[in-house]
Amino acid sequence: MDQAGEEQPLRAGSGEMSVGYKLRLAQITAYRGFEERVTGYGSAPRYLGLLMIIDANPGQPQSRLAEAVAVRRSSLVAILDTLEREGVVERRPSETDRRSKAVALTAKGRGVLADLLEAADAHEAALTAGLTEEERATLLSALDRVIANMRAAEGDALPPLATGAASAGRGAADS
Amino acid sequence: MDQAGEEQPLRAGSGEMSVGYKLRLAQITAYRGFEERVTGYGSAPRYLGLLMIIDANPGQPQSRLAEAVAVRRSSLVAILDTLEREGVVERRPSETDRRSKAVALTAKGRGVLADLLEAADAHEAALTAGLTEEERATLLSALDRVIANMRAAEGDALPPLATGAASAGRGAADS
DNA sequence: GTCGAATTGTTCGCCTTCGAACTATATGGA
DNA sequence: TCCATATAGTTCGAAGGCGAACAATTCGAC
Repeated sequence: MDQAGEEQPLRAGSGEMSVGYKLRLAQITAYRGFEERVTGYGSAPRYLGLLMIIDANPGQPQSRLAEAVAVRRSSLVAILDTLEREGVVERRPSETDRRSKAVALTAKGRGVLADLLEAADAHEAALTAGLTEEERATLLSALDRVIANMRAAEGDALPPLATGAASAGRGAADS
Repeated sequence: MDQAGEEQPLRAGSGEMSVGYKLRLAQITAYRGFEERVTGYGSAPRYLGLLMIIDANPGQPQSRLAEAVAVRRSSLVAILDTLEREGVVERRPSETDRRSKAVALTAKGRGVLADLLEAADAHEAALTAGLTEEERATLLSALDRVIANMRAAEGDALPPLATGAASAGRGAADS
């Protein structure tokens, strides 16, 4: 097997076949790869997903943005502080609810986002190199399903066994 | 599209179709879901992947373990400190290299791992609910490809690191 | 109307990770 | 042999996310 001078990666045991396991490794390596690839844009690359959502849904309150990117409300405060300081995002008081603030991209923010999306395209190609178009499509829809499953179970208590989850896939099932 | 007052999740724009984007959301929600599901095992659930690797490859030095779980060497120190304090893992001096330590599971650690793998099975079912067996297989192999792609590109394109090394980087092309 | 409950953004303390040092050991060439 | 260099584990400070609070505001039941 392995005894010569090799640099072979370690294997996990039986559980290596699990989606949860590979999901974690893939995300960590992919995220790092993107941040290494893109430099010179401040902290925007790290929060590209957030910028995309803000761009597509301007004027949303912070709590909805936080939920959309799977980050806690409290965490989003510092993130928006930074992005605002960098001139990418702006917070304005909501006109209908004096508690909330309407978040939107600045003009500079839209430019930064355009650049980042371009870089993300290149990264995406590197990520999915070697996959057929069909495999890539299945990967995307399967990830959608996983996200929907977890979102559906989010509030629920702790049923030790996953029930049928028949109701799960609302919202983002197919294209 | 949507403008009535419902609670529909926010959409991202064009970039929503990217693997990198969905990968992140899926991993965050899945990871949280598992930690919510399993309680009473200390910090072991969070490091299940590490425990699996240690179990499958006993006696490895920390640096290889760190690479295997995509965590920095320095981060692994505190992790192993905790797991050792909880009696799940043990560090022993390597017999061949006095710099390194051989990491292995304790008897208790093997028991904990068995329990966690069972819980992970249930979580896996919840994660992949609604996927056909074929879709799940494609998801797994596609994630493998993504991991391999990122590992292959890891060393490349980063000049400001090791000087004359020239050793790393090569060799993770196929799988 | 009024008052309790829910929601929004925020602050604070804790924990985790990272990157840059540092020490001890190993390795390979002059 | 000697010494430059690489590697293993560790420490330390910085950065970021989380959960628990909290004031301001809105909503809802009465």
